[in-house]
Amino acid sequence: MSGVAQIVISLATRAIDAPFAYVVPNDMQVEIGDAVIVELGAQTVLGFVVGWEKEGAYVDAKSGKVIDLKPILAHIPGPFFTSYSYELAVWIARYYAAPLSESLKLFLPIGLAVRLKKALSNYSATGEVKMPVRRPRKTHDATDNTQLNDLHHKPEKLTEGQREALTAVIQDSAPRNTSSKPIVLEGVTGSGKTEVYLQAIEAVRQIGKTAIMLVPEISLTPQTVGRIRSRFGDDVAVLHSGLSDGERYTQWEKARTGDCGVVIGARSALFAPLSNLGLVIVDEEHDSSYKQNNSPRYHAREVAEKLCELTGALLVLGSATPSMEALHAAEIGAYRMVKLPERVNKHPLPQVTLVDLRREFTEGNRSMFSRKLLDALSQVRERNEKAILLMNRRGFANFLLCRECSYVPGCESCSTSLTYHQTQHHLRCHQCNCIKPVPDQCPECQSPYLRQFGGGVQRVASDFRDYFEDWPLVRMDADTTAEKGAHGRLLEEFAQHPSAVLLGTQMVAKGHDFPDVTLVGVINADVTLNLPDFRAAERGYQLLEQVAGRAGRAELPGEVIVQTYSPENPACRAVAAHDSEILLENERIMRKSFGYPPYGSLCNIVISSSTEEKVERFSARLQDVLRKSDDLRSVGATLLGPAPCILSKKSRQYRHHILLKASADTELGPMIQDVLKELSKPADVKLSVDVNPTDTF
DNA sequence: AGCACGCCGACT
DNA sequence: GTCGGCGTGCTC
Repeated sequence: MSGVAQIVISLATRAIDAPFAYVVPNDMQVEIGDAVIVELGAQTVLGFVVGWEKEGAYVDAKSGKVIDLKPILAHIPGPFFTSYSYELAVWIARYYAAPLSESLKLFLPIGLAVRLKKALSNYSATGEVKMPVRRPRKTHDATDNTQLNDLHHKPEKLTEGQREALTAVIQDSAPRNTSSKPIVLEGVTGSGKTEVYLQAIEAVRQIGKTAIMLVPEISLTPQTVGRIRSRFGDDVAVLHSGLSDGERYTQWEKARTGDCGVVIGARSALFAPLSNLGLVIVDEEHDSSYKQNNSPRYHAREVAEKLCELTGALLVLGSATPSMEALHAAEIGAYRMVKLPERVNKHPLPQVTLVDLRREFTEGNRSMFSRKLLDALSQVRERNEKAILLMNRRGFANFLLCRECSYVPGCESCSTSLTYHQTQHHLRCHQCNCIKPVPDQCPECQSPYLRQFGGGVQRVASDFRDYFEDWPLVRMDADTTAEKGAHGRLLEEFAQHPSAVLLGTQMVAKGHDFPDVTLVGVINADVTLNLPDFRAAERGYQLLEQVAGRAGRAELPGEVIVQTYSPENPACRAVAAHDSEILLENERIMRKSFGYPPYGSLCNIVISSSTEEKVERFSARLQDVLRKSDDLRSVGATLLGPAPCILSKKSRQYRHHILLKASADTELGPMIQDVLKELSKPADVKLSVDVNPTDTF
């Protein structure tokens, strides 16, 4: 195709929010989805072909002037994205107020952006484009951690509930039914949601359509991957963090060429280049890993909904503890609710007991283990079974405090206290990861009495040994799983022991299914429930319910003990009764009164820089232009701040933020995008726009 | 994003 | 005088 191409310039800026026109030289074969090298002002930059300009002279939309177009300098054949990609990229950029080039990059397989950049610098140096083409490997690839034994996992016989749920899904994903509502599949832990997903995917494949299934990153253990592979064989591409760039590219190509019709992976699998999409499943829909923490700060649930709208595919959101967003959408009729209230094996959910730690303390127990939990652990030990212990805080002690002058060792780069790690005997910052030696006396007043406060998972591991000298204990947290593949290895280790304890942070709650776990203990429920964030209670409840669901999944009955200083907390009461309504009742009132989601929309804008003055100066300018925006004014948006963030300094960057609130139906992103487009930003000030934030730290 | 331009206060 | 920081506007 020759003529004039529309090129999205690959620069991470909000100032350029539409494609630019470039002439295609006569001897160049350019297609939509290809990468090109073009001149922009004085720079030579990468771009992507997204469309064609109409015949005739190119006239600038704003000034009405005829513009001399520059030619495309070089061409790198793709295609790097498919038909609906660009439309979805434009939506993401606008909805989340992100640079267009960044949202388009989501559709490139990991590693490709880097190789294109290399091709660009190579072009600048030599005037030639050298783009090594990676040949997709055809044979069984290295993504398979488990051997494919041809004992193929057969579809399981469904319970009546599962069958009903499956029927609901299949009906809605039938051909020509392109206007079906997203389905929320609310199923208690052990209700067999996964089997429903797998059979729904099979049904979709039978009518020649393709499917994407998203799972939280942590769930992509060899166990899960093995199960999926044995079910779908070569028809599935699995995208997980253990893959090298080359392996990931191979999986991507499999999807693009139609060599497979099912893609399973973490949130980025949403952008896999499948054609003829029929079904998108978001498993554990409430999971916080579906929100991307860098630009574009999208939420996979929201993007999945848009993707399904564009392609006519059906969206299924599954969870034992659906997000308030999903529940609210179902309440107002935008989503359809399908419930699986029973476990596959008909066993009741495990009995949950709350232990009041205040009482333990007043009755003289200074240990992290209540008598009740110790007793239950001893019984598990005697019966030669397994237990899971949750302590949702890393390290040994949360912070040190001088008992004479109240000095707390803090991080120099961040506004946080340092956490004591006993294993390496050092202090560590959990924001920037820096390490400091442990002072043997107070640096302020030289007192020798620096006391440790707030126990973490290492402390629990250490105390555990006081009671159970030689019971195998597997510790799983960010520190023990830093290495690639360590997560799966630790789970494997836990599986190997006939009797053992798995202790860890929130990652012990997901991504595995051990039938012989009969006890789940939560060392301190308050850690998650008391964070200074509007979603703390919801998240805390979801975590507790999820970890509770790990107990008694097979024939043996399960027991759950939740230790807390506030047993009256709605999240604790809800878990104890296995009744989310206890929590939701409270949360609805709180969210409504503050205008928080799902009853209002939020946008959190964080301004950061190396000096506080620069942050303050730019924040003030930003506040001013936001105040003056007619769009924001007309929807009655309120503006809070600028004020220092809860985390006011991180990695030597000072951070302030502005919080915008509006009614639930307001899309704040596009309005903010328009404001930011007109506002120039100094290079040394960073701006992060978070539309529908999941937290406001 | 990167770059050019124009405005101001400040200081060898 | 002119240097440099800062805000503004522009790139097909």
